[in-house]
Amino acid sequence: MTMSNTGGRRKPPTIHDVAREAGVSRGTVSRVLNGGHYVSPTAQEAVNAAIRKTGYVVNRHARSLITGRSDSIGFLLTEPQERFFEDPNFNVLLSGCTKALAAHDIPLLLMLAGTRDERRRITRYITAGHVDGVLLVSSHSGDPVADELREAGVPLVQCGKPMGLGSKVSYVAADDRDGARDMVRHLLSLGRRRIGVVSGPLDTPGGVDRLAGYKEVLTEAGVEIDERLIVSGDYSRASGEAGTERLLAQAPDMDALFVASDLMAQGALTALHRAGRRVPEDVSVGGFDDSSAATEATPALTTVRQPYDRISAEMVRLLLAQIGGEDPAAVILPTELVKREST
Amino acid sequence: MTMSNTGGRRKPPTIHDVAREAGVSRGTVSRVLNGGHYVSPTAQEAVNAAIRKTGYVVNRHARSLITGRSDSIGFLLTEPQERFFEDPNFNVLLSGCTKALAAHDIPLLLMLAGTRDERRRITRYITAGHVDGVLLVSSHSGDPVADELREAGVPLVQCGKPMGLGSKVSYVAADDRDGARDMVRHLLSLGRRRIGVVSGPLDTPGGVDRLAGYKEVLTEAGVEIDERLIVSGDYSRASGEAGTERLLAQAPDMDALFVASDLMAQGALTALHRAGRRVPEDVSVGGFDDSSAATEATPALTTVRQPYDRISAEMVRLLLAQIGGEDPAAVILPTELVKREST
DNA sequence: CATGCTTCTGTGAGCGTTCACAGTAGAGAA
DNA sequence: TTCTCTACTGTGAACGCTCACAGAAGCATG
Repeated sequence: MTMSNTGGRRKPPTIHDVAREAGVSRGTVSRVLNGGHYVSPTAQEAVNAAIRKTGYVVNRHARSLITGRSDSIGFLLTEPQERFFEDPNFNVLLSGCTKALAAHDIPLLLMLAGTRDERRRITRYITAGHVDGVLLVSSHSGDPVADELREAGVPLVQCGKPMGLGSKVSYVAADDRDGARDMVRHLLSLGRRRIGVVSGPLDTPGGVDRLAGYKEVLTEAGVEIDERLIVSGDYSRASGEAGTERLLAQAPDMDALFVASDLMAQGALTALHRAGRRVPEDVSVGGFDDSSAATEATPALTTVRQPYDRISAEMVRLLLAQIGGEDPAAVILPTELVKREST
Repeated sequence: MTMSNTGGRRKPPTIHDVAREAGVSRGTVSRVLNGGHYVSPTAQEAVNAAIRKTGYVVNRHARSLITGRSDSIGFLLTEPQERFFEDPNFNVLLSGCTKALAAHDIPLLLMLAGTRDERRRITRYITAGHVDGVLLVSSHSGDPVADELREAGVPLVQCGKPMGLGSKVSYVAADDRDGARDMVRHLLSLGRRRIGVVSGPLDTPGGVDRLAGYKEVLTEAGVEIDERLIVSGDYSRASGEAGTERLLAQAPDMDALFVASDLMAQGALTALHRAGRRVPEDVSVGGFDDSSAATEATPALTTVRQPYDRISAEMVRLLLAQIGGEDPAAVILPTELVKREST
């Protein structure tokens, strides 16, 4: 990347130009820019007018050089990228975080670290201080990138409960266990008793908690827990399809199915359809997430809504707080049962 | 955002530290960093060793301050965000651009400009020089943001052919017309003659070109063009469903259907299924894009693949060239017919 | 009148780079 | 020898901002 571009942008006004225009000093303009304390109303007014007139916008590089912060944050995905492509939730999360940050005038840098090399490069980039903090999406058990960043003292907020239960980890998650409980109670209320489950990966807290909620409600209701009704997948559509086939083979009398993600539920629907089971007449199906996959499925999926808009907002709030010096914190948000055609 | 964070990152080494370590001057280190011309092999070696030893990473803010460029680029989406959520192609494009830029060590800033306010804020941000260039995704007819940026002399590359055919516009697009031709020829080769089409929006070049390809092939083949077999949608799933219903009402003898996007084709499948038409036995269905929607559909969609990986790579190449002072250019990439179960 | 306090303002220094320039050393040509 | 040319290296200035500090002005208190 060499300089010069055909369009010929002319150089923008500096804080000096604004100061001259307003008849004050650089320092005063800077104070107005950063909160405006200890500035007389007169000066305040003059500076604002000058800013409008000159079209001044602060040079963030110059600011960052002296403050030592970049006023930008990274959105880091350490999953293999296929998941990113497939799962509609990422979009919602990503866009939610982008907008929440935009409200603070903080740009979001997208960082995809699927391969080993990319991970190294990005870790280096982050620890070099090129971003002030990181929003991390990773359902991995023990994510080495996360550990490395934490060790380097980089403010970090994770989406979803992380595995290693270190208390110094900030994260935001939906109440997986409670959501699962709601869903299974709902299935029970429909008179179903042979309820199968395709859980998430059991090396992630999310996967574990949803399965725990399932077992808990069945036990409470006095329904026997049958291991033949339990399989686990990896949240992908394909694994939902395969898992459901296994369940149908192991427990042909299954009359309901709780699938731990909408994407897997889509796969489940395909498998049930192929096996000639009608949904919801023969088998009631419940998903998890309330992603766009839920409404696109036929029949539309009853599911557990994760409040992604609130999750992204909380992630940003927590991260900014942490950058501001506060201690890491965890936030668990309530889920909501959304009833549609599949139950 | 105030300073200080609990973790306490210690301040990173500067170019000065490296220079001292290597026993050379700042200037020499800088030269090594930027290409290494006019540096003796001895010094080169010493500097590289010092960089490794100190773990030095260049401070991009200081560099940007003096060079005037930010070494970062913006990925701008001016569509309403629902499209972003729904369309799997965006993910592929976004991730492709991110990786192509990563190869040049250039971070990507995600910018979502759905609302009027966001558009203003982002335009301001960009024209202030906080990014060196913009990758724009917008199928809008005449995008006001694009015009404004171009006027301000901001290097810009658009995805998809823009409407106003100004020659100073850089863009990368798939060969829509040719892709459509391939698909319709394929349908004809199956013996189908009553071929319906759900086109894209006709105020976009992409929509127009795909329809043109359709008409062209039919005319060549001596098949009469029946206006009752032509409707248009907006690339959304819902519009595909509605359009297909209209076609079925207007032309019940339709035996094939060319849908201008996979997402709309999913909707078409739903409508056909509801009408009791079997796919592909009664009606052959062809889509466009080869997005993940194509393989997820049942039956899997025959479609026209847009080479999204190459598109994103070309967009980045063109943008960097433009930043380097070259003139805007257009690139049209070939499509490929992918045959699956729906035809 | 001096003193202190509060509110406000201007000034110089410096953040970590790159860039232009000056300068050195060595090789080859006149 | 002396000059020129090439290959390389060091140095000061500047980029645009924030921060610490010094100082001014106004007002109350001793």
